[in-house]
Amino acid sequence: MRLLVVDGNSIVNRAYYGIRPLTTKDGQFTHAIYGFMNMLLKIEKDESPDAVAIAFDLKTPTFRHKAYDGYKANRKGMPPELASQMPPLKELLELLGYKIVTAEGYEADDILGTLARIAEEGGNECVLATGDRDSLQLVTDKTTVHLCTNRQDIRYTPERIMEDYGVTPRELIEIKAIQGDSSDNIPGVAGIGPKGAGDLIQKYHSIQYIYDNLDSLDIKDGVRKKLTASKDSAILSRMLGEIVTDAPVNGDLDAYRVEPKDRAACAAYMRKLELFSLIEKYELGDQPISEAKVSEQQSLVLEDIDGNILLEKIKALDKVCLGFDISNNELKYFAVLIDGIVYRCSDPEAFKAVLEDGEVKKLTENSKALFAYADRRGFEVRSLAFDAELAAYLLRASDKDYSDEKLCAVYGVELPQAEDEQLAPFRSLAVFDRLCDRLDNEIKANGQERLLHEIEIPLAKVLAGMENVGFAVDRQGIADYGELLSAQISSLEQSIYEEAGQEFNINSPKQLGKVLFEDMKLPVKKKTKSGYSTNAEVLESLRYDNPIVEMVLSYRALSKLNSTYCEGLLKVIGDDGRIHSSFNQTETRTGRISSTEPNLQNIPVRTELGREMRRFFCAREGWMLVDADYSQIELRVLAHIANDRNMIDAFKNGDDIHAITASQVFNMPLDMVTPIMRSRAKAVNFGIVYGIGAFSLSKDINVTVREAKQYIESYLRHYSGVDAYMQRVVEQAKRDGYVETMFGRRRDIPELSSGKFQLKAFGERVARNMPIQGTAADIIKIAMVRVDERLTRENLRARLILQVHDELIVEAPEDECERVAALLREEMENAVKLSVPLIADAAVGKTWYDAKG
DNA sequence: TGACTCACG
DNA sequence: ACGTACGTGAGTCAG
Repeated sequence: MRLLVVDGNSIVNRAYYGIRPLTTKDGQFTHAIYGFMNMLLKIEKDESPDAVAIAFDLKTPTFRHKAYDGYKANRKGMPPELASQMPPLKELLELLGYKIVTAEGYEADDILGTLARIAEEGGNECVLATGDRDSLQLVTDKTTVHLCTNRQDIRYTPERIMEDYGVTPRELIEIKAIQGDSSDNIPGVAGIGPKGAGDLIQKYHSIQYIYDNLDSLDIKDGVRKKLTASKDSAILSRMLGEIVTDAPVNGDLDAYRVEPKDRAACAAYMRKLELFSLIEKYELGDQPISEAKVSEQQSLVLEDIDGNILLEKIKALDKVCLGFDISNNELKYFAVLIDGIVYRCSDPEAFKAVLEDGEVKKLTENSKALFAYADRRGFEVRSLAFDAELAAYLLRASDKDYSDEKLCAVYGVELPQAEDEQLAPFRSLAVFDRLCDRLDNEIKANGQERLLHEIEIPLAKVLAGMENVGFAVDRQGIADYGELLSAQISSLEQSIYEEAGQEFNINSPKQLGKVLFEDMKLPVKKKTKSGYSTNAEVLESLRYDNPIVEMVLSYRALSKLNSTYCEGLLKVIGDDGRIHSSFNQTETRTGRISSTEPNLQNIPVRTELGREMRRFFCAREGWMLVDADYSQIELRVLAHIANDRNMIDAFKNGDDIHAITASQVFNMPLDMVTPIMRSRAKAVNFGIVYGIGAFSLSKDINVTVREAKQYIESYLRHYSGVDAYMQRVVEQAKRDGYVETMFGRRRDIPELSSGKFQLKAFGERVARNMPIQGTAADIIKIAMVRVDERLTRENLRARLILQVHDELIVEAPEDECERVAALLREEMENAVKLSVPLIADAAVGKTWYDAKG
């Protein structure tokens, strides 16, 4: 038989530190559990064991602590965020039928050693799964170690150990006795490290032999001296480093066979931990939500119904839960929940009547699709009172999946059983009223009602309109520009091959790296996980080393333009000659909207060559584009929420904030500020918004870290309100676990309670940035809703067609342009009252290129 | 699928 | 002692 013994403590540590924090909606951390289960599944798949034992430490001190007081003295205790995951992890493992093994006074690796010995003595095979190389000493012909590392797992046999270390498994103990291990407080021999220890043991095999023959060994005097000085320590270390194999554990290996699990209980527990993907991986997706309530669970009732009869029923109500299936702009059906019965109807007229009826509130999800459907048919959706997806997004902006099934699971709403597959799409509608209730309660508890009802739901309608209208483009112009680029790309390609003396795929960073840094021997500036970095920053610095570098840079720039923009955009032009991007309202963690298929929020502008693309985005015949953007909205928001006197005055006094900042930071009159000083001040302004570090700032503006640090300090001295705010917001985030915008938009930051330094630092930057970026996002959303309302109310034909974070684009008939430009500025500037003025600039042009500034 | 690169605010 | 600014989406390569 083949026994797998898992070092539970070691694996759970890897899981905890290896993946980013995850929490349930109640704040229980679960990432270590999640990571552990995934690793366990993979190990079982790779090793196909007949039985599995999972070993954990017991807290009581081991005999080794008694033998040597310092042992593990500096090993930190488990962080609370990990400790809190241990009991649920063990419970889950037991539910799944695994045997957990512990022994009073012994650690997990002692249990590994013991079970491996017992297995072998009975003529069995044993696999030890761990993330800790200490256990490699246990490898024999019958015992292998499955080592889990950050990259790939490695299976250690005696041969593999010989390959990697040049010694036998047992000799690893000898090496460790010399080199020591600070994390285990094994002192070793002072002054001899892994290399020296390895050499000695390869030659002499044991420290016993070394000390017995110390005078006659062929080694340097220095080494001999160190060995002599640390003799006691080495012998003690030899003892400490050997894993014991006599822990008191059950030696009947059959007892470790995995027992049949209670599938319903497992599924329920995974749901409680919100580890939904585990349910799929353990194939428990068929289990009902709650075992206890299966019997009392009402089964789903679905009835097809005539449109007019349904309308009669609905008229008597003040609200309904509304489900629908619209594809290819056709209504397949709509369905409403009335008194626990789901009524399905495919009459588009009835659908229209329900949507238009202002007396009946509609609770739904994906309201954008409803608005889009109605917009295309020229009628209004009235009284759309609740959108579950938008509500869920406001509650947990970092989630990825807001499907109703998922929401029911997260918010504890039981789905009814569906007897056959046809009923499945209606399961969630049958309980949709309860789901909306729970979501609504949380929205209220968070104070997010206005955010939902006055910003997000109205915005869904605006976005639907923008998607429907689309952005006209000059198809021929793009195609011609693509041809032009292609020709230049081919010519560059030839020159690059010539310069390199070989043909290769310039688009492959791997091949390019080999050519530049191995074949052509250019200096390596930076490495990535998988090889040499060849990014623009690196190439920029090599520009004058070899002419090929410049060519590669041009090649990259042209290929990007051609493949992403020319070829990419040509693929998505609609039959009407316009591009209909999708605007996603529940994607970003900060509250911004995102744009896909295509992304119209990253059309080039920074280089002249790229900016040319914008000439192909144009207004239809007889119409113009009106483009308005906010000036420095994020800094203005910062000035307001930090309530920084100096920054507020700066915005009140002038319009060049970067120059003003420069004069403050460098302490000189405004008219003495040089362009260099201004641009450095600008970089600091940006950096502050992002949560700044001196290192990155120094790289950005090409000064020493020291200077960058001085700039930041000087900045924070002058803008002391900003300084205080930044400290306050991080403290508050650590206390509450989230940050929020002026309008109550939230972002949870579980990273702040991570034990990992980098993650925590990241969490702090997020805490500083999100309220700023998010408030700016709230403001432009408010402006969009108001602009759209005014265009309608004033009977203008002009329509919003695009938003790019701080910029709005409206397509307007020529004779409406001036009015629209004024309207845009007015609504953008007055969307919200801050302690500094909000400024928006508008311009008109036939194309995006012409209309932008 | 993940890594890398690069386009935008 | 460690890596190095916030938020996105798309094309390409390679396993």
